[in-house]
Amino acid sequence: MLFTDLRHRLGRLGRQRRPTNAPADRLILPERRNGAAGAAPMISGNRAPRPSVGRLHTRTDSMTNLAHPDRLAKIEAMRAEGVDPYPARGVDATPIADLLARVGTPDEPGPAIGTTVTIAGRMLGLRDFGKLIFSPILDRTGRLQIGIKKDQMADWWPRRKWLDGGDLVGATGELAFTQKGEPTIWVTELQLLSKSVAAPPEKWHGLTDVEARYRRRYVDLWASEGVSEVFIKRSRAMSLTRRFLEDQGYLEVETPTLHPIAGGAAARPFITHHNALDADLYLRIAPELYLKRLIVGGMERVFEVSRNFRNEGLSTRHNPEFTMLELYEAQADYRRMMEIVEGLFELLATELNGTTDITFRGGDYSMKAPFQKLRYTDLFREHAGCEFDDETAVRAKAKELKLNHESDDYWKLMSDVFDETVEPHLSGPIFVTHYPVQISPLAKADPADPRLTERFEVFVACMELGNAFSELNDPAEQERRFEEQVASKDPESPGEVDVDYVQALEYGMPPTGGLGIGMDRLVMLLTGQDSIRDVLLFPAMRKLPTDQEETDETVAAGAASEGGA
RNA sequence: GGGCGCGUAGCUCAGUCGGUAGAGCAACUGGCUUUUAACCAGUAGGUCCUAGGUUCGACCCCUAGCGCGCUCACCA
Repeated sequence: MLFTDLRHRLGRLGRQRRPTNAPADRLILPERRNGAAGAAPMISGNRAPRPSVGRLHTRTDSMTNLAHPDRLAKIEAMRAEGVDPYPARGVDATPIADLLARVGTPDEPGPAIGTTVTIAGRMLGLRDFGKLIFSPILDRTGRLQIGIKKDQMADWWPRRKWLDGGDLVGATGELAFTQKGEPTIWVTELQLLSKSVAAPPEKWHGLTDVEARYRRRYVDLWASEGVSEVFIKRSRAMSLTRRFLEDQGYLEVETPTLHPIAGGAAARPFITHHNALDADLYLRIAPELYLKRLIVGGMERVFEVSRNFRNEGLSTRHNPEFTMLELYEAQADYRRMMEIVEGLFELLATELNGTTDITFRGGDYSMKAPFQKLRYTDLFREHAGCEFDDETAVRAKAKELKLNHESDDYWKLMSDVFDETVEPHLSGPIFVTHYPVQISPLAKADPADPRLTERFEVFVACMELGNAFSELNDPAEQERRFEEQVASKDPESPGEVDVDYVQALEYGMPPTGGLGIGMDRLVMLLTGQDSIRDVLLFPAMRKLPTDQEETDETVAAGAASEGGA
């Protein structure tokens, strides 16, 4: 019975091939690998089953098979001499960038040269000259070399073999230039802050295996060039965005992530269950309907940086969870939202890159306002070759484009034709305005043409970055459109009318402009990253099966095939 | 989900006609006091993704599966 329920649930969740999310009351075997890899080599010829090695592609790495035996042995040696490889306290260190800003050049030394300083960070490698060791140290701000000389560190010298590339250290000494002009701290005191027992990636190539980079971002961040810079820029973009809006009187708010009705966008939701309420809940696909309730509540200018969840495919532009900025402003309309987009894009490009010119996927784009504006209907006519509401012609075009006709919903088909014919031309930045009302259920109709809405989407590099409109605030009209959606039986439509939202509108929502921006994609543009995964610290990845799960699945697969279907 | 590609030492990669594996870096040992992918000499390290099959013999050929990337579909 339970199994049937589970299958039912999974079916609704979409294309899941196996119940990886099944309640896992299976055993976890923590001691399984202990002592395996670090132990003496296997007796040759021994046919006993061997524990699996730490192979990223098929196994979850446990500590003991990632840890290097030599490094573990060093830890034992240290402890035997009373040295703690994982001391409780760090050191009071100066950010490396601060020092580098004050070193000057060998010909004109800066004020930091000749002073005694302390840095802390990761030793990226060791260059051992016998009686002299160089090692670059990396902290969050930059990289600076330390030099350790035998005659200067005589007492410590016998312990130098305890150090390995990847170790975290604190180093104190005088800052000076070497003969080759490299700023260097000549160490007088070196403290191990944490022993790295896992061997770091190859020093020249770094981590290039894309899967490994995503799964072990904590390595990628210091082992791969430019990675941490991307995420620093991302953080600054979020911070600048908040300040940009707050300076205009906006209030940042937080609305629910667990929704009783998945509304505010057309997307397949994730479903979860609240035990005490005994109710299914949806992970939010958009914060829109809650934010507009706050406009009804009189907050007038609100924004939320919201994590949204959509149970759909993954690609270089799609991750199951993504970050969207949504904002709503009373007394504003879609034109005001254009100003915000232009102002924000220009600000971020300038602040992060020092220029409004950006290069992305081999193309050059200017974030200088104002952006181009073209009407949806005109673009449709130009690229699809017919009027958007000429059903016969549009259906013929769809057939010509070999678009699937699974849905008999004309407006969905028309939208597909637009995507197919127009989007490839939207190098942008460009505002596409006045979308048809049938594909804009939350937007206010254009007073000049009720077939259209006061809505735009903003595109750069043929990629949709934002969506905005003058918000529909007529409760009767909103209810009618909701009912249309529900009646459509589209799997991406909400299953029921959000009555509470309609009631909110019944109290009266002022004329309001609303805007949503896909922040991950915006950061892609601003940092020149081709894939959304490169701007997400931890992009969605398939769970690596443990040995136990693999066994379970084999058994389950066998049972399933025996049971027939 | 479809198509294409990939999976070999900790990392980056070679691998001849099918004859049970190599290099560089990392590690270890020795040498070296201004290097910066340090260098020189030596040592050790492999379920060649998994499971079947063909074969006297499979990293190599076949089948199925797993994982990842790209791409298409869906979407933002």
